[in-house]
Amino acid sequence: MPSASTPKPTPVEAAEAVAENDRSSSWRPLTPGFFNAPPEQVARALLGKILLRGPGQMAARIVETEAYLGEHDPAAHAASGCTPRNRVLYGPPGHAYVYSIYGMHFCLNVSCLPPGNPGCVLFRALEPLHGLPQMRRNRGLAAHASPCLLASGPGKLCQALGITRANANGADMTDPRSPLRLVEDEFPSGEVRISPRIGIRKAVDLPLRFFLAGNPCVSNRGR
DNA sequence: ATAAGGATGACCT
DNA sequence: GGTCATCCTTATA
Repeated sequence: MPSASTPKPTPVEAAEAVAENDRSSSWRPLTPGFFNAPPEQVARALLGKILLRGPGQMAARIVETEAYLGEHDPAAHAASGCTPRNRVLYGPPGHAYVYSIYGMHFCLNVSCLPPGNPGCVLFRALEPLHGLPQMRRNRGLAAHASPCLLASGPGKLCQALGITRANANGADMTDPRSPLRLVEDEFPSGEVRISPRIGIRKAVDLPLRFFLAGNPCVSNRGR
């Protein structure tokens, strides 16, 4: 623990300290109770939190999310009930739901609400904090590529963190031993802005996208 | 603006 | 079994 006279580390320094000292257990994981709530509430609360990807200890701040409300949300994968693809949405809250889209990308979600209630939150953009060289390699980008090119989109962030359906679907994101974890951060989230969701064709008017205003890593130039 | 790309589920036979 | 429309995108021009 830092002494009282030590300045509070920046989030980047904190993330690096975790990675280098493997003191990740000192990061307070988000609890299952955090996710046992309506998706729009969880989506808003996830902004500013940190996603840890191990092994390799990549870390990134959540800057953009979307809520999907379950079977009564026409734009949700659960709109037509439980299928082999979306069944983790029907399990306990706080678990990763990964699906493939457009044949070449994956998207990462986290389940919300109690078992049987398939709400979820889609991760749309991250601000990379640690492990940028590995993210660049995963994305096939040059060593000097801007950090905000790495994870500013739902497909990009999965590629940057090496997330696939095979290696991450169903992972418990509240378990400290999970390769995909969500942890608290005291860093102030800044102003939250809300808009309709992106890339959907149904329920296009619902204000269920949440992002940090002015953050350069938000997708689509923060439209 | 739009092409690429493949998994998925709905809906047949 | 099979076929087909759909899809919460990205990288090009």
